[in-house]
Amino acid sequence: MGHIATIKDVAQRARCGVATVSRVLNNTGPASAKMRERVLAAVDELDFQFSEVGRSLQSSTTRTIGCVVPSIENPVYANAVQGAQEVFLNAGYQMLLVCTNYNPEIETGAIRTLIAKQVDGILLTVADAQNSEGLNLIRSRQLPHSLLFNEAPAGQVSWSVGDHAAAAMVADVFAENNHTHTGFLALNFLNSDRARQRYEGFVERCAQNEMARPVLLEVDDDGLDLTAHLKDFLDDHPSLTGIFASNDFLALASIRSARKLSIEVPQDLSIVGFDGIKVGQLVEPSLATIETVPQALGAGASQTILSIINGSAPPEVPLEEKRFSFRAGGSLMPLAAESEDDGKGTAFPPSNDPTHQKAKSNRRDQDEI
Amino acid sequence: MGHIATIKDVAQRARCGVATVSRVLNNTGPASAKMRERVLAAVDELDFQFSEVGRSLQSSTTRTIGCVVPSIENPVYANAVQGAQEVFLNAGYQMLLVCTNYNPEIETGAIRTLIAKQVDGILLTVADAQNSEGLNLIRSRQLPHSLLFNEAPAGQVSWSVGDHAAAAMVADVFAENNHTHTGFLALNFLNSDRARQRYEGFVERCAQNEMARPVLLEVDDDGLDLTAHLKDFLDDHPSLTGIFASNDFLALASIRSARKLSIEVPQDLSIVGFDGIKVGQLVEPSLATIETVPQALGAGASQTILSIINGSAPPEVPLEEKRFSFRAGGSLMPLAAESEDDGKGTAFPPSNDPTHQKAKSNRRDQDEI
DNA sequence: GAAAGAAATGGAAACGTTTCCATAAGGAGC
DNA sequence: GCTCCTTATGGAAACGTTTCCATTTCTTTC
Repeated sequence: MGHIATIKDVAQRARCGVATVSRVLNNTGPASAKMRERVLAAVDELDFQFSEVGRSLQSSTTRTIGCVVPSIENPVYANAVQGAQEVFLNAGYQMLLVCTNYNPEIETGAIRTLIAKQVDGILLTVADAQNSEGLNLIRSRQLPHSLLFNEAPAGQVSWSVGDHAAAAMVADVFAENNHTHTGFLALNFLNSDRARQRYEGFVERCAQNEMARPVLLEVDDDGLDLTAHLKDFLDDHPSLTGIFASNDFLALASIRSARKLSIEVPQDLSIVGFDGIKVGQLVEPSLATIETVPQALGAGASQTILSIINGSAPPEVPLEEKRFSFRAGGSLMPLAAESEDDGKGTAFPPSNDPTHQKAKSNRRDQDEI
Repeated sequence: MGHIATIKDVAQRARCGVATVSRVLNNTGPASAKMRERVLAAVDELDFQFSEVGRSLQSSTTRTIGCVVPSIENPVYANAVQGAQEVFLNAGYQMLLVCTNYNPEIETGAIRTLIAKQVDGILLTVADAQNSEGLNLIRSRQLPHSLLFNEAPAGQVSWSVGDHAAAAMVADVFAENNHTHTGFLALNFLNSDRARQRYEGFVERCAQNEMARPVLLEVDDDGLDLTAHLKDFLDDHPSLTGIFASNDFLALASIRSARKLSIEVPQDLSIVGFDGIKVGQLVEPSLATIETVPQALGAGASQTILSIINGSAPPEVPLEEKRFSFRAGGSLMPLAAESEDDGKGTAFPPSNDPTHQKAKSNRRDQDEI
């Protein structure tokens, strides 16, 4: 009895041909009442269920979508994937998920396998959209697909945050708050075109705002403790008053590290994150950040794919204003308007000055409510 | 040219039979050097790749594993899924992911579809392991599977945290810190056997420790703002000094809400979370919590499935001590012992902090009213 | 140079569906 | 009772693989 029932078993038990079984179960074509009954009974007794493999072979459609993202430990991707998954499930598709860990080889291999598995479409975030072997494979097969979080080259659809513009907005925010000397803190800078675009957007707008050119601090390990990095960085660039972290975790880790170094956030150092993860609002100080809508992007990209598959009108990618916004938070505070003569020295006391700590702590109580 | 090459096309182009192509490409069986060359050339020219669908039909194996979890917005599941995905990918399997949103119907439907797709195994976290239709389906088909985060009934393998014991440990921690009146804060209590097991374990051990029976506060919405709930709860139970939140998000949200109510954590109220998510260590006060190893559990459960598939020895589920531990944090502080003098409370922020004083008096006022 | 063994090759069946087409069964009309 | 429709039904091909088995081709050995 270890044998799984096939349509032939059902046909045999119902004393009819397989074609009849197929017609009855799929409600395609005619069938007499008694035949219908017999088939249904047989299905019940045998606990029969169609094999999707057989169906796929015949219909050359798998009702499966591939999804390739760097990692779902990052809540941004997790949310996007979840949003996508939901849309697909509602449309009767299931989702093959691959996490590439920012590794281009895994990325390519995964895409190859997905193609071999004949997925009906692929949703993907690649390391580098300009230069992705996997993406080329997909394009050459003309497989329905949509990019997610990657800026697409030349007039292609892509559901991305708008990293360049969002980062520019951070530059504006710093400018409005009188911060002129800022740093950009990046993780995985080399393996992520997103980080690079944020950096570019930030640098450009800083220039337009006549701020100093942001200093780049690149972190390569995934550890939580940035303290040593941060110390060196601030020692090297004592004039910095604000840091733009390329994601919220990095921002939170920076706040933590600053605290260890007895640098008060935001009094001594303002920090702005990127992504707008949920916990950013739960912590103290709350995180100033760019709020994004990953779930909506994931859902939208999925709908793009579905629309390609069934030839319906594709959804519009929302305007940038709908895709990100600045969320104010306690980790950013305005700098007192510039003191006139001496450039950087007095505008920002040495970060390890203990007296400074105490004095500033008073201000903190007022901020806290 | 919109036609995707099949093995027949390759055979035709290489002027040989399909069997030969199969043999060459799979390195199974003999082939002459020139034949090999011709086949490889044809493959290259036609950009041929095997169809996994055809293969699956023939081999009745799909090299695909189903994965059913409530949600990957919860970093615990996200980590577990990622751990699983990695193990599977290394073993040459891909993963079909379904998020059920704690909805038993979606759960059942998804499992049904996964079976129909003939996945080689299923990794799953169900809402209620004692009573899961999907799980029964899987069992009746004898499909290789492993439970994850569910306590398995009667001698079945299951990669779970050990919720009962972990919650008991929280009760012990509260007891050691002289907290006797505690509350248990739960989300999705009805739809999650995990939450129920934590509650049971907590209640039982509290009783053994001669503490008051914990009060249950059930929250049903997913919103971040517990303030109103928390206020009512504390008003109703003014003697509470500690809250055990059934997950870290809830714990962080409680801290936030407490702050809004001018209740200081940990001075006025101690909070312990569950899961040990990354950000818990980044915030201030850091979160006291039960630290778990979701990625390891996900990986282990995957290996269990793989071992069933290829008949090798299954990995051992680690002892409970390896699966969770208490992580101390600033959100929990000892209560002064009743009759005796304190002595150990000094590990925490000084009592002359104006903020603390103020907060404390607020709470007292409320209590006295 | 022939026979025998080894190596290479191709045909065909099987996996589980759907669907086209041909045939069988059932009524209606004469 | 016969023809002629309609309605039901089953056979068989096709989808893309793998693998068994039979056949062909090449080496070897005497």
